Amino acid sequence: MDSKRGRSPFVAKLSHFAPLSDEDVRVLDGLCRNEERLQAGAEIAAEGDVPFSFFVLMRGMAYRYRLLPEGRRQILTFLIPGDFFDLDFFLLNEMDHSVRTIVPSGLAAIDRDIVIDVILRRPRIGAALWWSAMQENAMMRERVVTLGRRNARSKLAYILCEFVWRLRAVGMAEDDEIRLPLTQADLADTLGLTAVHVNRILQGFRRDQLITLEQRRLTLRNFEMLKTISGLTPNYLHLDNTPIKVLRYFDNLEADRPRFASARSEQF
Amino acid sequence: MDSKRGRSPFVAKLSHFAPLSDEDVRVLDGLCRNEERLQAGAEIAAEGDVPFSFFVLMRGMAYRYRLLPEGRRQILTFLIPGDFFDLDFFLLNEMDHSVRTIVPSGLAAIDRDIVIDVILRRPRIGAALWWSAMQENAMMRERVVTLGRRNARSKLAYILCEFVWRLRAVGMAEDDEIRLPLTQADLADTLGLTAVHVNRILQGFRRDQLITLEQRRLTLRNFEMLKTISGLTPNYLHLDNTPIKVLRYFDNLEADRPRFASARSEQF
DNA sequence: CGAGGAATTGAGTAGGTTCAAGGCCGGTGG
DNA sequence: CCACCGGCCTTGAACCTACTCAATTCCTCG
Repeated sequence: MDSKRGRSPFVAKLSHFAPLSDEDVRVLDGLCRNEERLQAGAEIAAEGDVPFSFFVLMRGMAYRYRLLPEGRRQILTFLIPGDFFDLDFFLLNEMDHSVRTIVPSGLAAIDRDIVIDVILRRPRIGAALWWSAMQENAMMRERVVTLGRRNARSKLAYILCEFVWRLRAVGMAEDDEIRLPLTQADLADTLGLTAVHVNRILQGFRRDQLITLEQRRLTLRNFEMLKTISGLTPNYLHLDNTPIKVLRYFDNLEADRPRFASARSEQF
Repeated sequence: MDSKRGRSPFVAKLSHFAPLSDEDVRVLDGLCRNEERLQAGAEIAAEGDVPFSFFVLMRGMAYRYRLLPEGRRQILTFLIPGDFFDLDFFLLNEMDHSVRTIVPSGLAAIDRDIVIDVILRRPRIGAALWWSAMQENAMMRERVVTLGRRNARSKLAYILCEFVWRLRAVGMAEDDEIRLPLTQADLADTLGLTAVHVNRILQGFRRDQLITLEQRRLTLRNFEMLKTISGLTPNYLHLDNTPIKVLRYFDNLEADRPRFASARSEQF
């Protein structure tokens, strides 16, 4: 298993948002049991598709992107192990972007009805999912700020730091070193730059002893300096400090809500 | 009242997402009864604040933004009548951005507990709020694409079209004409440009008979051409076609869930 | 009528792009 | 085991979009 303490990355991620009971963990692990393997570059969903399932990425890496006329591409977000997509989809008529794997990946598809059932019956899990979606919103806000008002150096410092933070959160970083299976063109399409310019900036980072990046392995040699260059608000990922009030809220939910005892509940 | 058919803009907006019963409408109107007036440029919330309430913008206009070192600013989104902010906030520890009015505005503050109560008791309203949050996510994705991969002309065409679409949806557009109380600097800080360059692009639009913009009134004289220039996917706002499955889902919720009969419910 | 913010215009500059060519590296097939 | 191939990285040079700085005019509002 890829993640720390032997837990699945999905559990690892959701645990950051709400304290899960052993039973919650059991349910989550049960949901992700049937893991589908995909090769690198496989299309998971395409713009225009009708979303049909809820997915959890268990292994590997994927990205959400939009293709523009003239062949331009904008990458929206990267999915790392433990990430799911997308709570949104299952209410939308039609995907407004596509999703594709970067490396060989494992994907757990969960039926929409089951997701709803779990959310209703296990408020802590629902809370964690909700919170996770909010964290994603916060990341999108940061992305907008970066694209709008930071230069190429800041953009790259930002994305590299973000990757390390995120992979740490699911136990997939060794200190300041991660596996980063992206091409410079991928980074460019994420940050609104060209591959050529990404290359030059990375050269600069290497010259300044800020990073090493070779064989798809990234090491931040000077995390502090990179953070400074990026201009990031340090806590933007909201990964820490679950507010007490949230827990109280969801405990209330558990208290108010009757236990369901339908036949369906037996599968958990 | 600002909006079509005499309904509050909040009701007008949520009606796009889920068919609301008369009782739902009554509840929503009740929530927004105490409307606080704010002058132009008033700070509603500041970065670092602990979010304390749920707000609905009833009149006027506001924007969410981040300030960067060296005095740069990135505007994240604009709030128009009917918009609320933020379902997210009430779970987060700390605001990661600020909110400020642009013109004199009316704001209805709703206690967090009441919001939760309403969501639990009136699933259609909960659904509409949820959906609305998803639409906002979709808008953020479009923003990222625009900032990352479109040039200044496309960016401006995009933001002008978006404003017209959004204001139409709450009945505040006359054909292709709207009130747009933004300075060129505001537009620049939204699109990752400078005010000077925004000015020049707008000059070009005027020369090409695409728009008129004076006295804070915008008219799109050639909507089709602007859409083409913007390169937007036409349906990205997801304002139409509530999928059947969504309604079914929330009807199930109503059926499963017991009616609450607490004292609190009397206030609706 | 005066003041301050906003819009406009010009000139020079810079950050990032475009185009093009060459080198590296890992994988594949003979 | 080697040669070839394709994708990716790297580098150079010219170019261009958008920025910066600065001055002027226009509006709006008190």
